[in-house]
Amino acid sequence: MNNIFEIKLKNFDMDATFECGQAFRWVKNENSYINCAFNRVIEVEYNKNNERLKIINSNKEDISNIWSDYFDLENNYEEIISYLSSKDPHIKKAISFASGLRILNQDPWETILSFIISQNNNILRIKNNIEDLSKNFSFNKIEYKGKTFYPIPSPNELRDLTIEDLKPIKLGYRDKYIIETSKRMCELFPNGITREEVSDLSNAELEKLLTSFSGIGPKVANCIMLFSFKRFDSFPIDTWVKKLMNHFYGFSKNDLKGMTQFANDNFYPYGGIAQQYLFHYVRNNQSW
DNA sequence: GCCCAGGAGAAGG
DNA sequence: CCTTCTCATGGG
Repeated sequence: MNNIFEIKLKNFDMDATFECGQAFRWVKNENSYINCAFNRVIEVEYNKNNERLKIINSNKEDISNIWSDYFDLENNYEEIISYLSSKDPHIKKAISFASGLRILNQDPWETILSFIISQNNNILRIKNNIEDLSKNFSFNKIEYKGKTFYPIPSPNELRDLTIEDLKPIKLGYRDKYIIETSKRMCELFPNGITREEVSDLSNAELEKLLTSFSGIGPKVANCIMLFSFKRFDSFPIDTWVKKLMNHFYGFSKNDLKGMTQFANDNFYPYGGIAQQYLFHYVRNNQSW
């Protein structure tokens, strides 16, 4: 088969990486995961013994142009883990709980859409909302192994919908955010928003741009920056992070400025990666 | 019935 | 600037 590619990758944990709440469309099979993103469908396996990531149903161009970047291969996680683990015993414990967790550099629009939906919501319902939205409003579909996959609908595919159109998806009050943000995204980025188009913006400037869209506040903006714009020092603060920052580091639960400052002082330039290890640890460990 | 979920926006101080 | 209230929906 010439559509299978293997990439050397040490210490990779598919379950942690695909189910930690950074991405919402990976579907687990017996020994693999399947995902629809960038208008493509790929299947992924990981062999612990020879430390190889196998990407199925792709091609050489996509591997170098999309997926190498998507799996964040340019970051050396051995060094990052070592650096962060030296900072304090809490982050060290969180990292050792799932050291094969990696940040995925996702499609910006998919990430924007996903995290607008994520507000005041739970991960299972977020997944269902995104899937229903794609099934109902994507212009395209992709067949793979006898199943149909629906790409994330683009801003152009969503901009002319009404709240009544979105009612069956049961997005709750978030439906109007999606319509308004789709409209404005078409105006500001008619060719789609990419990492390159905002590369000259500082973190503060990018956060200001993102929070100017309907339904995007500080937390969602930081998730978008971390999970699709390679701003690895972004530090999203949600209910779990508030709880963990209080429990581990003694911050009062409304001291968001203090938490952000702490992340910059202690984890820079990888505050977002530290956040994801901590987040995953407290969500999946009863006795933290 | 209550509370919570990867919060944001609006209103009021 | 800050704090508090409201916003759909579904699961525990």
